[in-house]
Amino acid sequence: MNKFLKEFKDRGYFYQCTSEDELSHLLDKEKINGYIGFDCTAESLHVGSLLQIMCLRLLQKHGHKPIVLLGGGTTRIGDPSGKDKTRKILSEKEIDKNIKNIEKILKIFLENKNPKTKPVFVNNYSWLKSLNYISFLRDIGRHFTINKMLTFESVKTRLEREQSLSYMEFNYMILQAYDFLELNKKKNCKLQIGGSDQWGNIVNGVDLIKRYSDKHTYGLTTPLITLASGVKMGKTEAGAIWLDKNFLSPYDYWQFWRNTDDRDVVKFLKIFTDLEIHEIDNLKNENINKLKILLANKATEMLHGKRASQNSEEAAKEAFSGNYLGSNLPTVKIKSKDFNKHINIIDLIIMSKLESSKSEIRRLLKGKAIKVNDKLINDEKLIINNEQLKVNYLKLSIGKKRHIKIEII
RNA sequence: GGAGGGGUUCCAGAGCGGUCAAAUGGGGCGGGCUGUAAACCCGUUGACUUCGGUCUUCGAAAGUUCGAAUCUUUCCCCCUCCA
Repeated sequence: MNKFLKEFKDRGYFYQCTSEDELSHLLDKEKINGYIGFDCTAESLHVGSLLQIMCLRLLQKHGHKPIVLLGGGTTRIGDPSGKDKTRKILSEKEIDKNIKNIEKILKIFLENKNPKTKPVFVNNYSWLKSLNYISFLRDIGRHFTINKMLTFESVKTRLEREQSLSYMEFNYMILQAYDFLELNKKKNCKLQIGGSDQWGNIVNGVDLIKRYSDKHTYGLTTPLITLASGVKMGKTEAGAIWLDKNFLSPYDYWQFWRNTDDRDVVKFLKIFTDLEIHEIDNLKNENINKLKILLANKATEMLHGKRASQNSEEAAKEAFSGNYLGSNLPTVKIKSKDFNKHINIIDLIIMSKLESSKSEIRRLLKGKAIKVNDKLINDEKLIINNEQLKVNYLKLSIGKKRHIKIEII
């Protein structure tokens, strides 16, 4: 089997392929261009998209060229796959903003020096916006039969549940197929990778290209990653695990990986780090917590850089050892005039924005959850004054996992 | 077009004139055990509080009543069955 494909499988990226043997031969023979499309409905990417990003990196690693398609055009329509309702349609302005932000994130992950594997960024709006309806129907529409389109999962579920599917959304799959055709023509793109929910859309593209220009192209899908607990990757109660440091601090990102379920650690090392498979296999029997730290370090490093990753590890050590030195924890600054030499513990927590409800804070106090400089606080009337301050900061902890530094300026 | 059923706190789902800030389960949060894991056990889960209470919630609005999530009217939205 081709090396790229083998690693793709070994790492757990593989779900389905249109014609695996042919693709394997092609990849042995030449370096190809492969694309992944990103939806631009959100203002940033979260870990739910990380697997796709890792696929792009893997392409690069094996000397292939990744094409990143930003769905500026298709986002204006909304993909019905996996959704039982029409999505809210975003304004042009929002979409443009999202695209810029998403592109920025992707550039962090992709290698940019080697001209042969340097990523290409395209926005499908550039060709979709000027399509001529009549000629599109004649050239492209003729290759699609309604009979077949009705059999696709995304359409079927909507119809079965008698949930309306607008004509606009119904066209989504045609547009995505057309994207592939366009990239095939313009950029000689021969492979599309996507999540397993994209299978139908991808197959449509491969078919369209075959009919339209008699060329062979390939589709590859990745599985849906679920946590051992059964939850879909990327969403937690507290919110999405964003890849943008303005939405989620590197420390919290590091913590997300550090808190991985035991059962997922090795799997995640394979999927979400660059460590070679054999290295991971050798490490398998290491102490599980060491592996989690390794995972957190590698994952954070890839996104936020080595320094942020080290700082996060340091901060975590301090935060959890109860041995606080005051360096790297996420910091909330409070003006000394607001602090005014003394402040009630409840107000302090409100100011820190860790909690917004005083009732909740009272509950936490009763439940022995709040610590200042690692000392348990159980008096809700406690006044914090200069004596509690270490120099000009203090450590505030809520529960076992939330620790911040409050700095007085 | 005809006939019904329903919208309750994060979710599911009880309540059907006062004892309802609303059972129960899930989820979340906190504590215990441990390893910042899982499982398990305990507590908690509208806001504010001088801890006495006070205020805002049961699709929306208006009304009946000393008193409404519970009754009436109008409106909005869902679902099921028949044509």
